[in-house]
Amino acid sequence: MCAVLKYAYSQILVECSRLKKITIYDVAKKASVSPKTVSRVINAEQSVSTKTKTLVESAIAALGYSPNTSARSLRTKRSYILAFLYDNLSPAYVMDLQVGILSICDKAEFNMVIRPCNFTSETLAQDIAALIKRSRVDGLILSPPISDHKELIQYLEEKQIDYVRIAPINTKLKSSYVFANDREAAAEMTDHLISLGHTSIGIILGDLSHLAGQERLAGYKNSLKKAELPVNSNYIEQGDFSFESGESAALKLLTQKQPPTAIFACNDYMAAATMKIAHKLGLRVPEDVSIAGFDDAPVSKYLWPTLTTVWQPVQQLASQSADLLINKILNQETSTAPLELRCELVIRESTAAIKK
Amino acid sequence: MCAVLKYAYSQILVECSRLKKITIYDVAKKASVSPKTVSRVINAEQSVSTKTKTLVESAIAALGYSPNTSARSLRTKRSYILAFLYDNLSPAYVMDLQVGILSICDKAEFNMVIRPCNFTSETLAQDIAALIKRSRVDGLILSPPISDHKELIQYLEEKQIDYVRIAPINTKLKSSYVFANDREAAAEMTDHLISLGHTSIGIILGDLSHLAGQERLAGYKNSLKKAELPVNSNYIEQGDFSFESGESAALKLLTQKQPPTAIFACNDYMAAATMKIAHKLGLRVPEDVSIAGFDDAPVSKYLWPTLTTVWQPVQQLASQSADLLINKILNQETSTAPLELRCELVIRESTAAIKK
DNA sequence: TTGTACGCGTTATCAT
DNA sequence: ATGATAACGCGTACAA
Repeated sequence: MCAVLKYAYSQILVECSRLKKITIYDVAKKASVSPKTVSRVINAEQSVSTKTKTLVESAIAALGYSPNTSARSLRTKRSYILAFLYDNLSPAYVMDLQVGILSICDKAEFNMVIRPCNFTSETLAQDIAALIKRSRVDGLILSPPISDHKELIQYLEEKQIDYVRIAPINTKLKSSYVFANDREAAAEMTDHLISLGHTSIGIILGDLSHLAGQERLAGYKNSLKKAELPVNSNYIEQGDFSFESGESAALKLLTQKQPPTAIFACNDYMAAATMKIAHKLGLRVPEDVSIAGFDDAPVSKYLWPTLTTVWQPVQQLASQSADLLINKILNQETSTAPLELRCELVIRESTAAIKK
Repeated sequence: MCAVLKYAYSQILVECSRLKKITIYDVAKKASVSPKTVSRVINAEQSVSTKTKTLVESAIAALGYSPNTSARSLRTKRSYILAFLYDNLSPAYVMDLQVGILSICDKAEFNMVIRPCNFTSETLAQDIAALIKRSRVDGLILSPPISDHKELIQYLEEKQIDYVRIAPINTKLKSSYVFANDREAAAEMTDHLISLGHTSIGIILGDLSHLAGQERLAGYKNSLKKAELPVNSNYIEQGDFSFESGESAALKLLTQKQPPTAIFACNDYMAAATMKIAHKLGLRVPEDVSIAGFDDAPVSKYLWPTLTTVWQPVQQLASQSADLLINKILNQETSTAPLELRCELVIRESTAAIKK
C-alpha cells in the first residue's frame, strides 16, 4: 500500500472512531419516543411511565449510549467537576483522600480535578478563583489547613460557590464539614500509655493551625487530668508535623534530666523522628522509652520496632465530603449537620509497660 | 425579611453568579469585530492582523473572559481531559507523577483525571473503556505496570486513542514512551558499593514485570562483570517491591553462612525491610552491613541510619509524558523518539567502607 | 483579513 | 405522561 493511501486509510479509521456518536436521538428512534423523554429517563425525572422507562432503558443498553457531558454541561451550566484542594499533607494521606472522593464521583458521574496548593501563597485565593473559572468547577473540597483559609472561604461565600471542608477549625460558617474524633483518639492513646504504667508522658505537638494539632493536644491533656496526672510543660514540645521538627523536639524531650518514659508524637513522621533520636541516644524502644504516633502512615509499619499509632478514617472523611458536596450541588441542599467519624488505636511494638 | 423573600433573594444571587456569562459575543462587541475573529485570536490562528489581535486581546483582558470549555468541547469533539492510570505504586511516587502531569496540563489548559487501577483485574480494559467513553478523555498516560497491559493497549490501538507510556517493557509499539536510565543508575550504585571495598554484594530484586525490576538487575550484573566479580546466585533474592517481600529476602540473604557485606535492594521499601531485619539480627548498619535502596522515597530520610538510594526524575518523566501526549492530541503528531531521563545517586548514611 | 449562518447534543420551556 | 422547539457558546464552512 502506498504511503498516501496508508495515510488516508488511517484518517478514515480516526474518523470512524470519532464518528461513533450515539446520541439521544438514536435512542429515541430505537425506543420510538421523543428525545425529551429519553432525557427524562436519563435524569430520573418523575413524569415517565414505567413502561416507556424500561423501553428507553433497554434501548440505551442496546446501543451502549452514554450522554455527552459537554452538551449537557453547556445546557445545564454545570461542569460535573469537583475540585480537591490540598497542601503539604503526607502523600499516603492525600492518596487516601483522593480514593475516597473518587469512589463517590464514580457513582455520581462526576469528575474530580486535584489541586496541590500552597497555603502561604499570597495568591492562593486568586489562583483558585482562576481554576474555578477556567475549569468551571461545580464545587470544592478543602482539606486542612486550606479548610481555614479565610480569604479563599470569603471568596467562595461571596460567589456562592459550593464547598465542603474536612476538619476545619472555624465551625461557625454555614458550610458543612466532616471531621474525625482526634481528641478522643488522642485521649485513648494517652490512656493506653498510662495503662502501661507511664506517668511521665511527653508530647510532640503538631501544627496548631490544623484542627488535628489542637485536638490531639486537648485529648492528651484531658487524659492526664482524668488520671490526675500533672500536665508538665517540660514534657510538651512544639512541632509542625514534619520529621525535622520531630527530631529537634524529641532531642529536647529525651535529653532532660528526667526525661519522659513515653512520648506521644502527634503524627507518625514526628514519631519516626523520635525513634531515630532515641536510637542515636542509645535508648531502646520500647524498653527504655515508649513511642506512639498518629495517622497510621505507611512508615509506621516500616520502622523497627513497628509503631503504635492511630488509624484515621481518611477515605471515609473524603467520601462523606464528596457525598455532601454533590448533594449540595445537585439538590441545592442547604447546610447539613457536621459529620464526625471515628479513629481507632493500632497497638504495635513501640509501646510497652514501663521498666521497673 | 420573611423566609420566602429570603429564599427568592438567595436564588437571585445564585442566578447572578451563574449569569456571569461573558461570551465571545461580548468580547466581539467590545472590540468591534465579529465573534469569529475573537475565536481566531483565542485559537492563535494565523490570519489575523496584528492590530485587531491586540484589540481583541485587550478586550478579553478587560472583560476577564475565558472560553467555555463545554461549548468548545461540544464543537471540537475534544474534552481537553487526559487520564492518568496507575496501580500500586508508592504514594509519594504517584503524587510526583501527578504533579508533573499537572504542571503541563495547566499550561495547555487541559484537565487531568486520575484513575487508580488494579493490574490483575479481569475487567481492567473494560473499565478503562468505560472511563474513556464516559469522561470522553482525549488521551491516557500509563504508568508501570499498566504500561504493559496487553489487553488495554490492544484496545487503545484498535480505537486509535492517544496514549503515552512511562517505562514500558515492550518498546515495539509505535506509541511514544519515556523512561529513566535505571540500568545505569543501578550499575552506578553497585559501583559505589564496590568502591567501598565490598565484593559480596547481595541484591533484592523488584517485580520483574516492571521495566525497573529488569533494568536494575541488569545494571547490578553489568557492574559486577565490569569489576570482574562473580555473580553469585546465593546473593540474588526475588522480591516484589513490597516491604514484606523485602523482609523475607533480607532474612535469607543475611542468615547465610557467608552473608553479603552489602545489600542493594531494588527499592526503598525493601531496603527499609532489610534494615529492620539487620537490626533484628543485631547487625549494625553500615558497620556490619551496607544497605542501599532505589527511588529516594520519603522513608529513606526517616530511617536510621538514613538510606543511600537513587533519585529518579519522576516529575520530569510525568511532565514529558503529558507534553508528548498533548502534542499528539492537538497536532496529530505521530510517534516521537523515546525519551530517556537521568537518575542520580544519593549517598546517605547506610553505606560505608567494608570493615577490615 | 474578516464576517455570516449553522450545527454540535443536550435540557428548558411551553404546549398537548 | 409526552412532544416540539429553542437555546446554551463555540468553531466550521463558506462567503465576501
